[in-house]
Amino acid sequence: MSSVLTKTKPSRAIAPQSWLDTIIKGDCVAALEALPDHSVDMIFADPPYNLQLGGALHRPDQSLVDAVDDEWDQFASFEAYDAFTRAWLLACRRVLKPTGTLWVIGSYHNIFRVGATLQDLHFWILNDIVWRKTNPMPNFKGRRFQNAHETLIWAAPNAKHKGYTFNYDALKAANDDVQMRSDWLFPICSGSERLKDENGQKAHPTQKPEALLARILMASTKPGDIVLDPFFGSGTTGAVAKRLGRHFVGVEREQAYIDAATRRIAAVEPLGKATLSVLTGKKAEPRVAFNVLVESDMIKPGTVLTDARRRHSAIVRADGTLASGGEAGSIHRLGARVQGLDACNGWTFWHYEDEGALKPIDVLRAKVRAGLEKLA
Amino acid sequence: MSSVLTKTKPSRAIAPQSWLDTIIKGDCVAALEALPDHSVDMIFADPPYNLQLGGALHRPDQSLVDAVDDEWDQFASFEAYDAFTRAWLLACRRVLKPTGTLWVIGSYHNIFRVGATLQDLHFWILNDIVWRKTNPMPNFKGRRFQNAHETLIWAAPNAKHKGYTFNYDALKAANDDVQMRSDWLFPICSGSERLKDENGQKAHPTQKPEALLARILMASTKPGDIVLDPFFGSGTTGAVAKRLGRHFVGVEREQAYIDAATRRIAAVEPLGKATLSVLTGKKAEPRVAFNVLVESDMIKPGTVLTDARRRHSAIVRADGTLASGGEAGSIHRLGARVQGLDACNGWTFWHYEDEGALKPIDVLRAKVRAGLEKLA
DNA sequence: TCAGAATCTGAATCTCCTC
DNA sequence: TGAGGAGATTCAGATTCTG
Repeated sequence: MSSVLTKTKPSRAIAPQSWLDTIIKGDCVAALEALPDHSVDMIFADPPYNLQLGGALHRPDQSLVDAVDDEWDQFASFEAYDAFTRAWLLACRRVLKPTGTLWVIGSYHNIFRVGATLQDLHFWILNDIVWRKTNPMPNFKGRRFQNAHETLIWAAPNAKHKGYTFNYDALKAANDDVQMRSDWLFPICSGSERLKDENGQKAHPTQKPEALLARILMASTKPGDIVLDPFFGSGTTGAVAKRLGRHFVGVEREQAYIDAATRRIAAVEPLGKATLSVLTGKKAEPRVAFNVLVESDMIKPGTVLTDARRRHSAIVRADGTLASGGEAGSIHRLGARVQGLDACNGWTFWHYEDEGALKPIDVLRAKVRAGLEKLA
Repeated sequence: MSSVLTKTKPSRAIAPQSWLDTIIKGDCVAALEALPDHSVDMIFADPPYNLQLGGALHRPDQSLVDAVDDEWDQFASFEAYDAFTRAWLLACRRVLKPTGTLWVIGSYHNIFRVGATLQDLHFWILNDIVWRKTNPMPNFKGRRFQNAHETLIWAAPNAKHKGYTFNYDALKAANDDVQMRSDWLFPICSGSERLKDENGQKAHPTQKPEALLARILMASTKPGDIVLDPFFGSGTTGAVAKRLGRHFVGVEREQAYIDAATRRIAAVEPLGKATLSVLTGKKAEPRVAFNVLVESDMIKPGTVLTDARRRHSAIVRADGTLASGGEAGSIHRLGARVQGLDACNGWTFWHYEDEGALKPIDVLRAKVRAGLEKLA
C-alpha cells in the first residue's frame, strides 16, 4: 500500500491519484475500498444523527417545521446504529495515515454512541469541541432548553502516534494571541451560502457552514493535505478544502447531492495564503442576563431594588426574576409594569444600594462583561 | 441538619424520612438500597471518571508502554467503567420518581460512555448542556485545543413520562426574556468558595461551582423537592439545595469528604420563602372556559368577533360556541377552521371591539382570572 | 427606490388533561 | 390505554412584501 503524497509539497504535481479531488459514488464502507491504506491526512465525518422524531412539529404560528426525516437517517435500533458506526470508523481508520486525525460531528442523539465506539476501537480522543450556534432553532414547546450547539470529537487513530498536525501557533495568533478554546461560535449555514436546488428549496437538509470547516482544516491540516469526507452531502468539506489549498475525497450515495456538490466545488476560487487567517477569527459580544448576577452572588436573592428616585421597589428572587406587589417577571417586564408602560430597560431602570448610593444594576453587568471580554 | 421547608403537597412534611437532608456513608449502589422506590425528585451525579481509566488516560509517556498490554488494559477498563455506570444508573432510576429527572456531568474521558449507557438503559435524553468555563486551565503543551468546557446530560427515566419539572418561564424571565440555551457560562470553583482542608489544601479535587448547581436546581426542581447526589464529594449539591429550599440526600464513601460537606452545609443560611417562589406562565393558570364569559355577560350572545385584521368573523352563540358561514364550534376549532389550519388558540385569535379598538378576548379571560384570585 | 413591516426558516428525539 | 380537545408555544437572520 502506498502513500505517495507528501504533506508539505504540492503533491498534485507529483503523482495525482485517480480519486483525488473527486466524489466517489456509493456506500461509505464499500466505496472506501477504492482507497489504499494510510492515504489521507485527515477525515471529517458528518454521519446520520439517527434523530428519533415524534409527530409533526409546528411553530407557535402553526407553520410546520421541515424536519430531517430522510430515509438515510433512519435506523432500526441503537445496535444497528452502533454496527453502522463501527463499520465506517474501521474503514476510515484503514485509509487514514497514522499521523492523521479524524473529526466527527453530531448531536446528543448520536454523539455519545459515536464517542464510546471510538474509544472501544482504541481511537484516542484529543478534544471534544462545541459548536455554539449564534442562531439555533428555538424550542417551540417550552419543555427543554434551546438546543443551541452541536458536538465535534477530534481523535487520533490510536494513542501512540503524537505526530498529528495541529497548527497551535497559527490558531493562537488568529485568536488574539490566546490559545483556541474548545467552544466555537458560528452561525448556522443560511442565506446565500445555503445550496438551493432547481426549485429554490434547500439542496441538502443538514449543510454545514463553511466557517466551521475552515477552522477545522486550518487547525488540523497543512496546505496540500488530503481530506476525506465519507458523508460528503452538499460538499462543504470539498469546497473549503479547495479554497484553502487542500485536496479532498468525498464519498456520497445520492446522485443529487453529488451533482450539487460538483457544481458547487467547480465554482470555488482557491484563496491566496495571506487571506486564510481571517477565517479563524472570533466574533460576537457576550450577552449577560440578569440571572448571571444572581447565580454569581453579585446580587443576593432578597435584595431590594428601586428606581433612581425610590418611587418603585422590587425584591430579587432566587430564580432571577423580580417581584413587587404580587406581580413577578423579568427585570424588564416588571420595570414596565410598575411604571404602567409597555416596555422598559430593566438594566438602567433598577438600582441597588452600594455604600449609601443608588447605582443602576447595569454597573454590575459591566463588571461581568469586563471579566468576560477575554472570551469570544 | 434538617431544613423544615414544606412543599406544596403536605404528605412529605407530615412524614419526613430519616435519610432526608443527610449524607449516607457507603458505596453508591449499596447505600441507595436504604431509599425506597420513587422517593426523590431529581438526581445530580458527578461520577468519577479517572477511577478505572486514570492510568491509561493521564499517563504522560504513553509511548513507553507495551502496546498490546496497553490496549488490553484499556479495553478491560472501559468494560469495567461501563459496568460501574450501569449499576449506579439502575440504582438511581429505582429511587427516582417517574416524573423526576437525572443530571450527569462529565468530560470527554467518560461522558460518551455515560451517555451511551443512559440510552442503552432507555433513559430519555432531554438535553446535553455545555458548561463553558470562563477560566479553564490552559493546555500547557500546545498540542490540543484548550479544554474549556464540561458536558452535562439531562435525562428523564424513560421516554413516556413528560411530566418532569422544567421551570421554563422562570428561566426565560431570568434570561432577559429569551429562552435559556444549552450552553452555559460559569467560572470554575475557586477563591473563597473553594473548600480547604486543615492544611489549606483543596478539600476535594473536582468541587463544582455553586452557581452551576443553582441553575440546575432552579431549572428542574421546585421548592421542597428532594435532590439526590450519589457522589456527594464536597457537598455542593447539598449546600445549594439547602440555600434554595430543597431537600437533599447524599451518598459518599470517604469520611473526610462527609465531614467537610457536613460542616459546609451546616453554615448555609436558607433563603426566605418569599424569594423562592418560581415564576410560572400561562400553563399554570386556572382554566377558564369561554362560556364563562358568555354566562357572566362579559360577551353577549350575538356579538361579532373578528381576527386582528378583520379578515375573518364569527358570531357568539348563547351556548358559548362560535358560528361562521354555516360552521360552528369552539373558539379554537372555529379559529382553526376559518384559517384552514389544524390548530388555533382562540383566546388570542378572536378579538372584540371595545371603544373602537380591537382587543383579544384573552383580555376578558384575564379579568375573570383576576376575579377568581380574590376568592382564593 | 427605499424603509419598514411581514414572512419564512433552521439536524427537533418539543403538551396535557379528560373521557 | 387511546383518542380527542383545549390551548400554549419561538430566536436570529435572511427574504419578500408594501406603502
